[in-house]
Amino acid sequence: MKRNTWQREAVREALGSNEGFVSAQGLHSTLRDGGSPIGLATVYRALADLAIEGEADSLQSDQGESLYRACTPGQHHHHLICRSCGLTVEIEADAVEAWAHEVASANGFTEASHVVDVFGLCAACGALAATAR
Amino acid sequence: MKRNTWQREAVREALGSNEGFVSAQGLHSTLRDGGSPIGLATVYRALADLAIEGEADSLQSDQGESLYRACTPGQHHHHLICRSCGLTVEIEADAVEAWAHEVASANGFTEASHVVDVFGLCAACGALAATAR
DNA sequence: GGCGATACTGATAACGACAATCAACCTCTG
DNA sequence: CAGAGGTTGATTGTCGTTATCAGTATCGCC
Repeated sequence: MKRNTWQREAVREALGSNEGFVSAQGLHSTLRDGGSPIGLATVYRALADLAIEGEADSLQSDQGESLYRACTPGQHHHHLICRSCGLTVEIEADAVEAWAHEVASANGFTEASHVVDVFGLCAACGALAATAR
Repeated sequence: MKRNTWQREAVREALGSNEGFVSAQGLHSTLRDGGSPIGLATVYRALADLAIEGEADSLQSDQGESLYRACTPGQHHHHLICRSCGLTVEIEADAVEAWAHEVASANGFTEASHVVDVFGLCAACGALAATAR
């Protein structure tokens, strides 16, 4: 049986009110700062559950940290992520989907999945970097 | 100054004689089993160096482990990786390169880089899975 | 509303991958 | 061949994540 607890709800809400990807530990301190006496282990569990249920996307930062973000459920999509501020735009890539399957089967591969994410500097951060230079 | 040591060479060779991606720790035990008294820290350093110099590609496994593989230097490419046996095929994707930059600039992003990897079952592993089923 | 079963929570310990340390060592140059 | 300094490696430290387990909260049922 699956139960609804305020902790799980708090994690879902904290995720939804965030623009970009967040680390589990970051989300935990955010919640703590917001007054919730939620435990770190619970945040990890809730995030893992949300990711499995398709309510959150996860990716690994270049330091190997797991980052999470709320996403529109039941829809396959990729991300355009600002390297500086973490701002994330969901992008669709039907052409890339097709290409991936094509390349896979051309090499005899089946059951193809893929990892496609684009990193860059968003307009704001790009301007900031230009002035700082 | 950069020096040539048999340790660094051993790591390079062990990488080259491998079909798929290997973990640092896995490579270390392989070398140890082969008789080299090489240290774990050295393997990590050598792999990091090779990755920076472009002689090796690295990616993160879904458990957050860093995996390495020898690659043709000075050439941007992506990978088609067998989920079961680790067999890896280097693939080129000019279309995807173009698409990535296009999507990025369409959203005001600059300095776009991207992560594109395709996972699947290679012909051999696919056949194996079919007979086992 | 009360009750019992049981899924959930959370402080902490354990774990695994990786980075830092530092004395001993080896490689290159002159 | 000798000196300088980059390199090594056993060990320790760090950090993110997971397992543990007793206590707690939630839900179905009466």
